[in-house]
Amino acid sequence: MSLSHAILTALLDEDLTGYALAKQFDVSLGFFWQASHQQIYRELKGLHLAGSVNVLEVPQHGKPDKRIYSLTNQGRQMLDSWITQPTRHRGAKDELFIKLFNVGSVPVEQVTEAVAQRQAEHARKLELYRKIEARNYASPSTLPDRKKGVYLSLLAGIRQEQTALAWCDDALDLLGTVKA
Amino acid sequence: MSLSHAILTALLDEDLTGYALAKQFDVSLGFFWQASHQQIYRELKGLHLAGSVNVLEVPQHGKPDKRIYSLTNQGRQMLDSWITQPTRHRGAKDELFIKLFNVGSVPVEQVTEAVAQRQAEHARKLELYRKIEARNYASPSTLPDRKKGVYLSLLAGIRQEQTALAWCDDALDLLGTVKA
DNA sequence: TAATTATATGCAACTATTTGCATAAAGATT
DNA sequence: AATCTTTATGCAAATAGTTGCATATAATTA
Repeated sequence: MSLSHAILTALLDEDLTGYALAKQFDVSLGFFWQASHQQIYRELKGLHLAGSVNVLEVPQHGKPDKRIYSLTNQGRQMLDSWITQPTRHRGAKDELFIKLFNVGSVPVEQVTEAVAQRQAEHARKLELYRKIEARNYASPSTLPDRKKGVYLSLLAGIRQEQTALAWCDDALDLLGTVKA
Repeated sequence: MSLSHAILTALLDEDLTGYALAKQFDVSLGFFWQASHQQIYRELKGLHLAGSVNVLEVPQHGKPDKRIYSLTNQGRQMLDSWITQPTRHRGAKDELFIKLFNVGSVPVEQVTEAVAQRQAEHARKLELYRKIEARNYASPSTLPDRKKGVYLSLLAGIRQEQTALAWCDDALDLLGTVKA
């Protein structure tokens, strides 16, 4: 959909290699937009061809040469005009809900098990987000403008996980009343 | 990922045409798993070839013949074994968060506008879910087992929208403190 | 009466995403 | 000494999803 804009956004604050970008996507940005390194390398090639990013090749011994990407003015303009476009989003595709629609037709323990596993995932994620919050956003009222959006994203993540966790509790309760 | 299982699940309670399936996906199931009619027709063809569904052709005058699909035993077994497999889910891809990461580098009004629009969407969805809740799930404690999973999905939807709405309020507040 | 919506199916082309593989060395751990 | 993780890049194939088009009639709404 718009991996290119996600990449350009990540390059706003620092120049990065494809590898480093992939790591960024595994944390922060990637909480809301995941991408594999294969996708990122492919996209970077396209962005370079289109003149939205510059490359600085840094020779290395043994490993492949490092390719450090940076935003060009054109890339910056691309973000500026994209920001005014309608905001697209694809709802999550989540097999858990399809499984829930099967309750009453399949053994309920299997669905219960799936919800319990999801609950553990949410708990793990919430803990991670909380750690990031404590480390970087202890006093949100004094945040510089440049950080406010990132903080709001984190806040959205935290609340989503809290809501999901509470729902898992209630779901497990109700699933407990289903006859096997 | 698993459109096939979503389709088989929709066929658990009633036999449906591709067209009717597409409509189901626009409501209920589709709140958590959206699919276009083109995708559904393509998938149904595959499921039929694989023997997971039967087709009953009903000739019509003028319109193309109706093709009513129903689950086969094999299709049922497919669901039974799928339910024990790990639950996969792809996180939402949402440009709104990428836009938030741009705050401080692009005009903030554009991001504020995007959040406000999202807020309206969430409000609309919540209202819709609430209507369905009032119509079909007024007393969740007396629900038959077969409906409990569907109800839990709806409950998840309602809470997600509530959380998102509240977050939009706070986001608009904080974005209001950003210098243009 | 004209236009729109609902019914009903589907192909073709394109874009996006995932999965599996491949290379190659440095550094850390067991 | 052997194994595992990290760094660093990328191709190829398969699967999934979107967009544009095409057909054809009945019923509803303006």
